Amino acid sequence: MGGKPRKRPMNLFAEIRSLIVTTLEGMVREGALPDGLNFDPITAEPPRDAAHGDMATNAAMVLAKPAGMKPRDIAEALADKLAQDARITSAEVAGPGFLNLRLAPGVWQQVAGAVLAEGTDFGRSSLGKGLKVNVEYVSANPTGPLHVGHTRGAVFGDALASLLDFAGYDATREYYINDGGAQVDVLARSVYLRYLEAHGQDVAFEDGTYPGDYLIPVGQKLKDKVGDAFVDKGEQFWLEEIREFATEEMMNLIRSDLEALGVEMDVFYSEKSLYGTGRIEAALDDLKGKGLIYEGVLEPPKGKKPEDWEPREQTLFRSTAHGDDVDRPVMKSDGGWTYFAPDIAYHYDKVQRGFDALIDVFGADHGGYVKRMKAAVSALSDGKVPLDIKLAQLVKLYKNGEPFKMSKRAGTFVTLRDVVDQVGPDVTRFVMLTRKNDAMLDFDFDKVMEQSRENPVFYVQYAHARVASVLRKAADAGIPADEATLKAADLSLLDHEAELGLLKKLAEWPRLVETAARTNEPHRVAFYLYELAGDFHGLWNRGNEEPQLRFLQEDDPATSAAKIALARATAIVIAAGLGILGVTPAQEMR
RNA sequence: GGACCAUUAGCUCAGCUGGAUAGAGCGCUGCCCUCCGAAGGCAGAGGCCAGAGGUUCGAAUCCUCUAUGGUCCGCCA
Repeated sequence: MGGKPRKRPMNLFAEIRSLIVTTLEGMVREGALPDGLNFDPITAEPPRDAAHGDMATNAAMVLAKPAGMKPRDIAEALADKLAQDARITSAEVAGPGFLNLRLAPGVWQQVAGAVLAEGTDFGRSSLGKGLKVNVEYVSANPTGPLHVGHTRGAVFGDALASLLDFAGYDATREYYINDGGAQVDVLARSVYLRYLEAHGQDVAFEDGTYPGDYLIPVGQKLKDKVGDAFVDKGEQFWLEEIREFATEEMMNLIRSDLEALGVEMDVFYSEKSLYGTGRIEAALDDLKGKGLIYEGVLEPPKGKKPEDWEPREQTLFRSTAHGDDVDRPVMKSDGGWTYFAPDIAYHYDKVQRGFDALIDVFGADHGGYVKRMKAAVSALSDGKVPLDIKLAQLVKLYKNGEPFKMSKRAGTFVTLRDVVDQVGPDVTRFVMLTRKNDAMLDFDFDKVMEQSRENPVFYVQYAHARVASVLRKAADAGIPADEATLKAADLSLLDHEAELGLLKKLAEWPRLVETAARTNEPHRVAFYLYELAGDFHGLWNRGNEEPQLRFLQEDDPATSAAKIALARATAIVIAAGLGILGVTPAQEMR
């Protein structure tokens, strides 16, 4: 990467936009436009309808009002100047004041060259340069294996972190271990039962224990470790030790689940490490210093009142001062912390670690938690560190079109491992990203394995594999198609409208990366890849009817080199996109 | 009672933080494989963007209200 003469990332839309702005600044100097205009809202984007041109700008319409001029007048003046640039072949005013630009074919052809030169780094952005962002995801309780619900959050968070990295941010992947609450006591007691079982005792799993089989080996392992030291002993003798032992075992289980999915965390942050170390107190002191902690009584929730409601004075965080609907308790009536308190301390710690932005990925059932968490971070960072919370909606499982019921009680609850074992990590990851995070997702075990256009995973993989096939065929036919040949190819031979169409799609990649990163929406990458694959397959298919569009032109090595370069560039962008999603590109389909 | 999310073609969903005639896949209709790249391809029909107001040059997109569905609501994490 470094050391090459052209290190500026190639983003055509950004280039043309800056050309437009520069031109407008020139017009201001000449007096054609008044001083003090704000150029920020100006865009350069692909028009919805390709018939309108290659790029459209709203400059004239955005500036008309502040400049006190007619949009068409501005547009026409701007059009004349832009048309003088070598990259622009035509600039036409349309409709209320749109300016439609057509770019010289050479501009598009050069995109393939840029992709070949930069490889899968093509499209990397400096959007997040110098900014540290923390992405917290999964953060499942260490009480059992991960299930499908966690899977979506895991894939989403991981892809988001990769996307942000690609967009120039320094992203940290973090897992918050809830090892400080009552649920790990429940875990410890459950493991104790399995331990007794390993010693040959009959045990009963009552309500409030975890009956899952996955604890059987943990009980056995505990027996191997401590022998019969804890048998027939009271809780006070073993609870703490087993809690620690069991939590570690569960985290190993979770880590291996994540590994099966290809997820690797940078940081595992323990909730327990916040207790008894003064860190919760420090965080609350910070809030206290800002006058946001007080003793008070909350109103009962209306409509649905708990049976045993009674007014109670508690220590409260004035979250309403930062956008929440009601103030939230940080201390229970028995003097212990609520769950919210260590969470505040944890986020305080993230702020202290110097992150410029925080992202939390929660399950949809934590939706009610969003406002108070944002309020806390806003208060702790004096509004300086934005916290974006992404909710991963439910996953509905299907088998052959039939809903697949999942119930913990009936023992039919589906784990991450079940899914990955059945369809593989690549399919799991891609499918989980074929929907916005806040929409429900249908996951059909059969459909995701189908080999058809209907299945985006297959369709995208197939495009990549087809390029690999072209390269293999070229070798068979004795057509040179090594990297050096492709890089030296005369790309001006790619002058067919279908080829230019594919080039234009490739040119959108850098822009898409920035949009997706700005909105924290990795699913956009998946949809883009599907469209890109569609354009590629479309060009391929046209080769059936129009042989001159085929990538291999037996008796014309120069043309072949250009066309193969285009195919190769497509594969590179697909590989880069799949890389963000954490999916391995396929070399061939089976 | 309240909060958050969703509502776009018959179905499943995109829609690039406000742009032009709202897109894709499936399904439907009609064409296209003796051969050259059909695990398919081409073309077509199909829409009051849940509804009503508002903001402005311009709204599926922003604001308000309403309807429907989902998630959640003080000592559970």
